[in-house]
Amino acid sequence: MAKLQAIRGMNDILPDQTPNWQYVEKCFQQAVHRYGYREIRFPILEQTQLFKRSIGEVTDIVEKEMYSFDDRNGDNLSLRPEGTAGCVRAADQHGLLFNQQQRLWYQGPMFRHERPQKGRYRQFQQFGVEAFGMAGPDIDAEVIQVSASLWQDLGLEKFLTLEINNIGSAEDRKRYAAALSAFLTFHADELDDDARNRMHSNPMRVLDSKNPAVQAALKTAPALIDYLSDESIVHYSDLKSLLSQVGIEFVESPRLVRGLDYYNNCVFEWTTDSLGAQGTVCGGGRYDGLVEQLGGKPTAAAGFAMGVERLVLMLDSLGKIPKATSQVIDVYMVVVGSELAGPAQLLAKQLRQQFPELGLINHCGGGKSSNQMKRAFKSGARLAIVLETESGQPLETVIIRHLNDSGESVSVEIANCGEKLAEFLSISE
RNA sequence: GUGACUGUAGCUCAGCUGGUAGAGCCCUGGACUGUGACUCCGGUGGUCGCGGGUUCGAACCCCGUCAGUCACCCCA
Repeated sequence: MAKLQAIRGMNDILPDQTPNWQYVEKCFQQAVHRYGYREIRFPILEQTQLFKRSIGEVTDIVEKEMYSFDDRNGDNLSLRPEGTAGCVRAADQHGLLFNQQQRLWYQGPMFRHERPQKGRYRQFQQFGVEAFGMAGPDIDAEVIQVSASLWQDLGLEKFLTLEINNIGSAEDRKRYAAALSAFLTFHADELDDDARNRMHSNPMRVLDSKNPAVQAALKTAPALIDYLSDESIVHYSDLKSLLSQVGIEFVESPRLVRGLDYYNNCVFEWTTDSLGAQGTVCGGGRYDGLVEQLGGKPTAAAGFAMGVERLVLMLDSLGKIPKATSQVIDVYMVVVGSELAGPAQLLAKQLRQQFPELGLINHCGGGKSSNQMKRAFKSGARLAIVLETESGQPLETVIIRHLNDSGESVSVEIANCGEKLAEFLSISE
């Protein structure tokens, strides 16, 4: 029978890697905490309809990347491909949005059926923040600052570029899309298949094309900026001013168009060139229409999401993960002779109760003392406690040995073991 | 979904134009040792991703399939 293996694009994260993840998670939680954001948790499964109505029917995510299926009741469900839709649904369902301001964050796995490659997986982890009930550019600036402050903590600020753009209101874009669509239709013979397919369904996505021929054809295309409302323009320039005042550098990318339909006005991405083709580490913007679109009251909103795999990858390749992040064990207990198993476990239990923070491995499986010592060194523990007696004699003393170059060791009575341990490790009860 | 490259012991890889598999590391037993590291001796471990085909014979050739990597695409 063939060996079972993980589903394509869904990775196992092994003990060697988890400390890196814990480090990033800790930094993120500190960053959002500094800005007063509170955690929200919501399901991985939702009605498929939720994602269709929020992300958009004609987006790639909904059209060909969702894990959707009928459950036993015949309801059509989907694994969440992103977090914002579920967050809005949960917050609105429980009355967190009406006439209120909310600063929320979440973290968890998302699912998209794409071809895996570096920095892109079918199950991937996102951190996100969502701010509700604040319509001004100040909250846009704050949300961007949350991310910027995390880059600073992680030491990534020099490797990331902030790109921003103003994609206008839904009405602005509707008028623009009509004009662009007309232009593209007129120049259809200069476009590739991909662009031709989109010129009616989602013409703005054509602007993103990396095909030089398509980009050449777009040279004389109508520009979104000429279709923006005054309100939108003022909001955007106020945001730029705020960013400048807090010292956040940015570049304006007129071609930055997000792939999810719910965005409006200011959108942004943090990108890097140290990750290969998947250069976007974090993306977000305003989505003032989404709450209403999902059946709630009109609610201003802004947020972002970042890909944890990409962050870990980046930190790893840049050597930015502190060595001390992996949690090391403090003590390894060497037990010579099976008759000492009982006394060893009792002593270990007492020490763990006495020092709740202590990490102690009790050797299991027997074996010669020299082999057990080998394991003690390999475990990374700072101290070894050696339990050994003349055969038949009761255990009265143990040896505590430093597992460093000094190799210094002392013999202590069992009753004093904890005291000596605390002294050597400089810990308290 | 498209394309290119890759798939041999737990890990990193060798294996000449086809003749039924090797190294280093790891692990493990022993010797030595000031209860680990160095050195020496021994050992476990692979139906060569999987399935077909060509051949007297395939890890090596052909087809298919699965998986990995990278790019397109897409986005976090």
